[in-house]
Amino acid sequence: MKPEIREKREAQIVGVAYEILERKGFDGISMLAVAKAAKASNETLYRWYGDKHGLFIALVARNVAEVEQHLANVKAKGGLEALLAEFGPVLLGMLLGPRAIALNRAAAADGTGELGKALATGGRDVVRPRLVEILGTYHAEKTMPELFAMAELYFTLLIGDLQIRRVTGVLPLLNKEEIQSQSNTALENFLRIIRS
Amino acid sequence: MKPEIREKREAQIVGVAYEILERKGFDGISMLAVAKAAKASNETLYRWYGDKHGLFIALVARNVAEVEQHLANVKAKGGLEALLAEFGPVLLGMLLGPRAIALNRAAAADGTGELGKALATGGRDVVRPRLVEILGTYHAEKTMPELFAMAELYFTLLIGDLQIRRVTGVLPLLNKEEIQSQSNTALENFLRIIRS
DNA sequence: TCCTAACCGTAATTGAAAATACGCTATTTA
DNA sequence: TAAATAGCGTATTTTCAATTACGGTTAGGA
Repeated sequence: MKPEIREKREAQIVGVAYEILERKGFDGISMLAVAKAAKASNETLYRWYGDKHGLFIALVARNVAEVEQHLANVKAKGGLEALLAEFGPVLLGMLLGPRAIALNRAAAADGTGELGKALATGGRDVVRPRLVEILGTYHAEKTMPELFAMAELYFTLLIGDLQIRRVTGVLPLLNKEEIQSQSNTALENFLRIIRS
Repeated sequence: MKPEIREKREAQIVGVAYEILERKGFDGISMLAVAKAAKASNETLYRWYGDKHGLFIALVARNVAEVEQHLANVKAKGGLEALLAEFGPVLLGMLLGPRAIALNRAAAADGTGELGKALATGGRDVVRPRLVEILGTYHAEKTMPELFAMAELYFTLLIGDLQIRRVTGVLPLLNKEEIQSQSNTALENFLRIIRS
């Protein structure tokens, strides 16, 4: 199979896997179901990804790429406040969306912790440098560890325990207004702290 | 079986289940393993708890009782700050401990969301009133919704995304010093916000 | 005391999904 | 073009844990 075709095929398989994952949840998905829905064979899935674990690693990779792309679209327009006002809802929306939640559930079920690490590496560890960079632009007087701590504080205020509550099924999918509201509150409190 | 004996027997079974859960993790536990370790029979487990789900509900109930008891020991000594300084580490230590994390993993794997609701009802929903009460004592001028919001803010700052990171295996078990440090930071930021 | 129901220990059943195998077709490559 | 390899669709094997069944034993009430 030519590399470019293989590329598209993999993208399609991963896409189908996400569809099933969102529709049936983590316990409702099986390798066979993915294979059938993608009109691929079980054998191919195993040849390409090794095992179920490998398939999920591929899903994470795709998710990471998506997050990076969306955040890249957030351009520096006004000051720090305006920038974070854009940044927050985009990030929060993705972190609480069906895909990220499904992946977090998978990571919770993964005894090895590999999936969790992959998720973190692709999530927080990719976003934080971007955030530190933004903060650094407007707070040149701060040291690196201080910027780091500021970024952590922002994450805490923005995400809080919403993700764990989504993962455990306590919290339903938030709509745009709720995402916006949560982001605003987080930003308010964040600014209040760093300006005091 | 006499009620008091039955009571002790159930407590012992739940205790054994927790042991296995902490040692082997959520995917390593099975009804049969619990039965054998507790020197009980499979049949009895099913008669008493209905199914695996029911057993976990019982585990949650036990966990809740424990949390309540520990928090009840936190007495009002000094002002709000001193009180929260005691309250925080105790609560955080339990929420990030092996048992709570294992239960949250179970809830993540539970498609019905029942376990998650039970956890929330026994966790946050039990602790929040206590917290609102404490806050109300020192901020009599606040309305109920305001106290409510303050409690939520405190939760956010205290727990943040530590629980989801523990559940996904990104974060190891924290030691006393780390718990203490996190609680202190949360308290600092909390006071900074409500006093601004 | 005697009888019934609960309990123990273990075996058997069931069900589901991961992982593998295989015959067939298509595609690559020598 | 012809052999070899990859991929498809389906069937099969494996594995593992939930759940049920059962003979033997014990406790508790009539």
